[in-house]
Amino acid sequence: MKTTKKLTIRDIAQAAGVSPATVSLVLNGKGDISGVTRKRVLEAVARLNYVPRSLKGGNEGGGDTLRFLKISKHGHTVNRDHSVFISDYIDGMSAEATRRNYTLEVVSFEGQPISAVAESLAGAPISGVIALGTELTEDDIRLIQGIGFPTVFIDTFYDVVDANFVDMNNEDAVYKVLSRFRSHGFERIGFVASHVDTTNFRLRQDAFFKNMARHGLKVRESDVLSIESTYDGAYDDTRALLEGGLDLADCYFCTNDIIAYGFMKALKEFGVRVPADVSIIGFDNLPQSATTEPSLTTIEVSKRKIGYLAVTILDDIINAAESQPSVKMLVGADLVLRASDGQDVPRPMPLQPKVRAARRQPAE
Amino acid sequence: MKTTKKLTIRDIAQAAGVSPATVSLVLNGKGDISGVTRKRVLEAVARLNYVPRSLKGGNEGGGDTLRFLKISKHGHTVNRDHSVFISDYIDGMSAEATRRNYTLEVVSFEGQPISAVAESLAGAPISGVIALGTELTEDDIRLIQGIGFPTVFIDTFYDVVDANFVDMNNEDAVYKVLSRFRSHGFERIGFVASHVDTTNFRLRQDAFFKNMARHGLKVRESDVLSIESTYDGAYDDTRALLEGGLDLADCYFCTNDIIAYGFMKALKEFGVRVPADVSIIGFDNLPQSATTEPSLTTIEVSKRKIGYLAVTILDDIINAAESQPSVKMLVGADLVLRASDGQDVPRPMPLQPKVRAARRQPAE
DNA sequence: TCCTCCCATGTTTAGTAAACAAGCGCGAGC
DNA sequence: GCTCGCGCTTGTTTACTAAACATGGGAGGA
Repeated sequence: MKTTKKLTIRDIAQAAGVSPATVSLVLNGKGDISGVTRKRVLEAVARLNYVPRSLKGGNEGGGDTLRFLKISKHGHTVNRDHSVFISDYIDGMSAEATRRNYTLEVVSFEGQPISAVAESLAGAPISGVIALGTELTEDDIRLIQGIGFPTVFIDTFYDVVDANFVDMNNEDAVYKVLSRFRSHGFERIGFVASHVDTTNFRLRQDAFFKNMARHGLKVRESDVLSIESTYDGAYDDTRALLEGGLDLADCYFCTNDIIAYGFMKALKEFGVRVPADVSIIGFDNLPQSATTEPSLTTIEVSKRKIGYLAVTILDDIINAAESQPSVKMLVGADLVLRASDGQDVPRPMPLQPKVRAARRQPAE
Repeated sequence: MKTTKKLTIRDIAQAAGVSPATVSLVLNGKGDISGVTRKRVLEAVARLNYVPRSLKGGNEGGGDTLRFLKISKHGHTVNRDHSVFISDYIDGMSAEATRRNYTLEVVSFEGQPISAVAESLAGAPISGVIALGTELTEDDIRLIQGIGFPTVFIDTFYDVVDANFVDMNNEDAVYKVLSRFRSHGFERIGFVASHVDTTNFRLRQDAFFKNMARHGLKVRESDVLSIESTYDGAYDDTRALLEGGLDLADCYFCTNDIIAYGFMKALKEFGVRVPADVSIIGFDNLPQSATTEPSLTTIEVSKRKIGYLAVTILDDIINAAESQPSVKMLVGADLVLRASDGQDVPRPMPLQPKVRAARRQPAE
């Protein structure tokens, strides 16, 4: 994507709806800029493919650029429903990149072939790449890796591919979910998978089977559902299953929150009470999970931590004198207890009911 | 001075020509507020006698108020010519007060009896007092001290009065001046005193005689002049002396810069060249000293340091469990070498010719 | 071709708009 | 007459920007 004239900070400012000063501060990781505003600026930078003037020769130490490739091949998972955790990834990366004197630029690819992504990297004035691997295959990863830049992939994981990954620990997460269900005494534990095939979804499903065996539990084939991974799609598919006479399990682990939302809505409409009749746990802890009826118990993995670790690993690779062995890192999960799995945990009433959105992020 | 209606931060903001947010930040010692702006706000606070709402009951630990009494009994020395170092005192106090979680309020008294000053203190919701003692007598100090608040006096010094003082070290200063003159080989060293009687002026004169004796030099009675301490007054008085056939000494130490400015102007008009015919050194290092013709060699005592130490001592007194013995502190002087005393000292060219005015003051 | 000047681009500081919090005063209801 | 609730006023805080400043590049002139 080329522009006919040279872009300046003022163009980015206009595109992002902020001042040139704000753009400068965001690009340099300075000032008190909210996450919302910083995201807007970085999105504009990516959209317009702005390249700062200061990219002249690799200068020692600080001031280098890392490029985050936000790759949405088909949009079945990387879409507006997930923009929240894209933002969280960027927050984690941005903060750590700034701390290490990198500029983080964000480039989005939607519906484009991976060859176009690879092409965009050739000769780019950057030091390293962090790629969102949610919808990437092994071949995609090898192609991007092959360009030659130090690269880290996040939100995906291939243990036989010679590349660097930072992902959530699906194993740990699923184990926690099943343990929770077991603590309720449930025997028939169901799994709601996604039609869409992503590595994490597959890892999650594999982990489900593995850990059910670990808990000494059999999985009924009919208890493993596969539905569309958009809200409407999940709702529609669940209704169809219910109308077709689905024999409900005691509880279901949904492979992500969006699916859980659609799933619960269809259940409720069918007269199935959550969690009285069937217990539900999701994955991702989207903000909406706190406000669904009932509120959703869900797995949270800190995407800021993933972003932070991605930059950390990438920086090490960039600064390494010689070729480094691949690094694969998994970040542990937390189970956020709410209402949908059955047993409310009393939470202390917060002293300040309202908290200002987008608080200043800690400097370190 | 009373107002008919309750003052708010918005009134102070209007008076100071800033926003209410700025006033709030200044009063709470927060934000990046330039020295210039902070002074404007504090002067408006003093002028309008604004009392913050939050003065309700002495709260433990931080958030107490210190009151700076800017007392100008007759204005012969505490006047607009000296507003610069009043600001410096306030800067030093303000910075340290903020660091120790005090609010520093400034109250001006011009031409009012000390009884009015004392009266204003009775029952005031403050923790301690710092008083500008330039024009105060011993009795004045005993009266203010007698109100009962922990009190520190600055810019004056009485060694037999049971009170706390932070002043410049006149002895040290005068010794440095005389040493400088002696390094030029001068034998007849004159002193230009002020008609006005302040403690520091008297201390300076006493130090002059004492240190002349210390250097083994006699003082000719005719070499000690006494003139008005305003610019015009010093000029007029000096002209009168010259027209009356003054036998000039080799050099003169002027008791303050204003006097030095008027003195030099009259000398120049009379055809006496400074420093070729007579060498001059002043006291105070007012900003104008750098731009007079010739630029004035002068004594500088850090008034920020005095302000800082005043708050430090006052805080110690406030927090002391029992009555403390009086503290008297003298701050050393520096001689700022310029042209008026004869021997130019080459100064290195600054790397940055222009510096933004009122840079952010260091946090610590 | 080189040098100087001007303009454009990026940076930084300090001040504020606006959102928010807290407190006070007034009015209504019991 | 007292208490409670609501609305308004006052003070606070955050994050964004105006404007001053710095730097670099380009154009024009010598």
